Amino acid sequence: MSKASDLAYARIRQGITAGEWSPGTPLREEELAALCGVSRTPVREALRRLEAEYLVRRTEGARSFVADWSADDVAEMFALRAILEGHAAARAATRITPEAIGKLQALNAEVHASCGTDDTDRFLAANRGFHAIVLEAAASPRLAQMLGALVEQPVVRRTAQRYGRGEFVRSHAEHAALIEAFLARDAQWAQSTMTGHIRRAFHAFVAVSGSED
Amino acid sequence: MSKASDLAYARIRQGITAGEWSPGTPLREEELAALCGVSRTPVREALRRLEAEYLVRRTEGARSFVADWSADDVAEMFALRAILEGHAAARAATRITPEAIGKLQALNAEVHASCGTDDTDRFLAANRGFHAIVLEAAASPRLAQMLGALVEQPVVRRTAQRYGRGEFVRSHAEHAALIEAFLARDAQWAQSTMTGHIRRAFHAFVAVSGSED
DNA sequence: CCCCGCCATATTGTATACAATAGCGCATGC
DNA sequence: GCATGCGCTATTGTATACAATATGGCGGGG
Repeated sequence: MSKASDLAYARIRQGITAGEWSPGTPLREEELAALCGVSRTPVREALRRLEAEYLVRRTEGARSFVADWSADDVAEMFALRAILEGHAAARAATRITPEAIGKLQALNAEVHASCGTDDTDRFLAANRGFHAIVLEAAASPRLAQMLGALVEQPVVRRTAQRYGRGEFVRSHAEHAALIEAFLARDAQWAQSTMTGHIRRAFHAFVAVSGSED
Repeated sequence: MSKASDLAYARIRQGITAGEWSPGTPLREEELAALCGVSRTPVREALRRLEAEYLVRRTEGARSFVADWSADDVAEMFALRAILEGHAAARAATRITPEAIGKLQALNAEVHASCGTDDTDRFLAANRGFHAIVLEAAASPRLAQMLGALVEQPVVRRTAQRYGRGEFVRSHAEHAALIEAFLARDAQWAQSTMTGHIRRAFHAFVAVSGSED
């Protein structure tokens, strides 16, 4: 999209995902416009986009706030991710190219490297890249759009800071299994592995988020 | 949303879904604004919403057109519907109230009534209502939003005009089975039935759309 | 004859002014 | 003291003017 609109989108999104503004914070158009150095028009467009990604919530009276995810919201999100990413893995299994598998191996090596550190951002970046490659190999634009709106939620990022290295190791092993399934071109195996991966991540999240707030 | 924006959305959506403008038709903001009797601002918002529903397609240059669905697009849409509606049915099975089941029975009676006619619109309206109740019973707002953007595509509506009464009868029987599964509170049965229902509908669509255009 | 680049213009993007409306506090009456 | 209704104010919705940009045709060159 166009310059000002994209700028406002990126800036507001960053403010939300980086935790600059906590959930429930009101987002006034004029204030955001001043912050981004643009007029209200592109800010309004950005807010609509962010609302579609569940990062912004609007009241009946059309006021905007930083979205506040309940435990139920998170559970729903993981349930949908488990289904959709599982489907993506199944599709990818019969479509993925050797080059893409190479990228997966490289990204999973990066995940492995992060196992020796406590660098959560590094792990998350490699993990995100891995899932993005799988999604791309699934070759289903609407599926990609749906999942795009689901992942990368601030709640997940916040609690990820509490993951231990054990989480990194588990993810690495599951990713490796997925790569095996891809090499075998086994859709069912790939799907099961991915769905299990997401479900386990959900329970890791629950275990770690218990004492949040 | 607000008045002018909603009006523009409803009017443009109608123009697309009713087939007033065929796929590929350019949608100029000023022209639509004049047609709806509002300014370009609410028209722009309406176009963004319709784009999210895959009813409008935008070029790199940001011009808008009535979306043109390829056979692959339709196949992808049905694949996603089969998964997501199957999931919705599974969730609904353990959550649905007796009142909602009553509504399903009433709507399926309406489907049955349409079996004796060639009134496709009547069948489609009852069918749409039936699926909406299931989705509501699934109690998953994000799932509802995803499916909302997927169903009610003009291509489907167009080819539905060619469905024979056999299609109506099949749908009625499958809906009846789904109600049975709900009464038994059997999530797996409900999911299988719904997924099968959508997949069969897909093949009915393919069979009927072969000679289109 | 075809291809490429430039320019006119159609179309969208942004800013700003104004209108409508929702939220909120205060005063008033019970 | 509390509820309720009114009016002010903050905030969003809409219209319009202007800026930026893509598009398509036309002319020149290969």
